[in-house]
Amino acid sequence: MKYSIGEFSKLTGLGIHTLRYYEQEGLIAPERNSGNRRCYSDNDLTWIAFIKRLKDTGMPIKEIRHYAELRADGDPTLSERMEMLVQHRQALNKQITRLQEHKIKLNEKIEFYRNEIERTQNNVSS
Amino acid sequence: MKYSIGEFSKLTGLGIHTLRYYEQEGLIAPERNSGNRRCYSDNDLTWIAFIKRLKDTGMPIKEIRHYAELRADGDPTLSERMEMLVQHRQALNKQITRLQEHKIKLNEKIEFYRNEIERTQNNVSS
DNA sequence: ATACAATGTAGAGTGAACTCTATGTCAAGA
DNA sequence: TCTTGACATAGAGTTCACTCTACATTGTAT
Repeated sequence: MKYSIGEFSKLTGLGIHTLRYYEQEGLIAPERNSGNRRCYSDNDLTWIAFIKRLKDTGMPIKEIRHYAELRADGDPTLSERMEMLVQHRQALNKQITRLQEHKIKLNEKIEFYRNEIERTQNNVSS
Repeated sequence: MKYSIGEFSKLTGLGIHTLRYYEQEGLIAPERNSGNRRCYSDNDLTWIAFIKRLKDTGMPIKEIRHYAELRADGDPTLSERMEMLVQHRQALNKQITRLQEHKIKLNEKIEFYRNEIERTQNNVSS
């Protein structure tokens, strides 16, 4: 299937301005039809899904562009791309670990608040 | 103990510009000494540590400011602050879940690459 | 007393990632 | 034919979170 930018925007949830911006930044290169209109494919759809994943895990646009450039060069860049993803996985693992530590501390803080609130309420009623 | 902004910057790892910026944004309000110099306390130190935690888990500065304002109002705002933290914990849990999903997908992708690389290498040598 | 390093304020500049505006083109329906 | 709506480009504007600059003042070492 082929999609206009409007359709593709709805499918991806990305806003047509953002899609054009991503194209300008070299993240995606949709084909054009006779009238120079962007013509997105199902392949573009899965690619955008992966871009969103990379973004959501904190990869900056410049780095995603680099990945996109390698991708456009096909098989010869397979191992370099894998290397990028392995590096990124490591960063992601660190990020998850850090958030889990934060979660523990936040739970402690909330427990502390629970006790404080009880204490102040006791003071009021005594 | 009391710290000058330079000392405090080293203790927190935050840069004196950033510390002044945080003050301007209402995140922290250090005392001033006779000569109008900022005079950070150990209390400020633990507070900055908590701010860093909130930031690192994605809370925007505006929201941290709100928390700081409540904090400055003392005990009457305890439950409201706890409510904020409970909300934030929920967001954090979602974030962790999301990242773990991303991690799984990334692992799959890396596995896919491993196979692709092996395939292309076989093609070359055959 | 003097030099100089640290600090103060006010405001400008930066980089990332959008988001919007102005203006023009083009295909399809009334 | 005319109008309307989706699309095109180029470039400006926005938001966030710093980060830096210019210039004045203060604390400290010699």
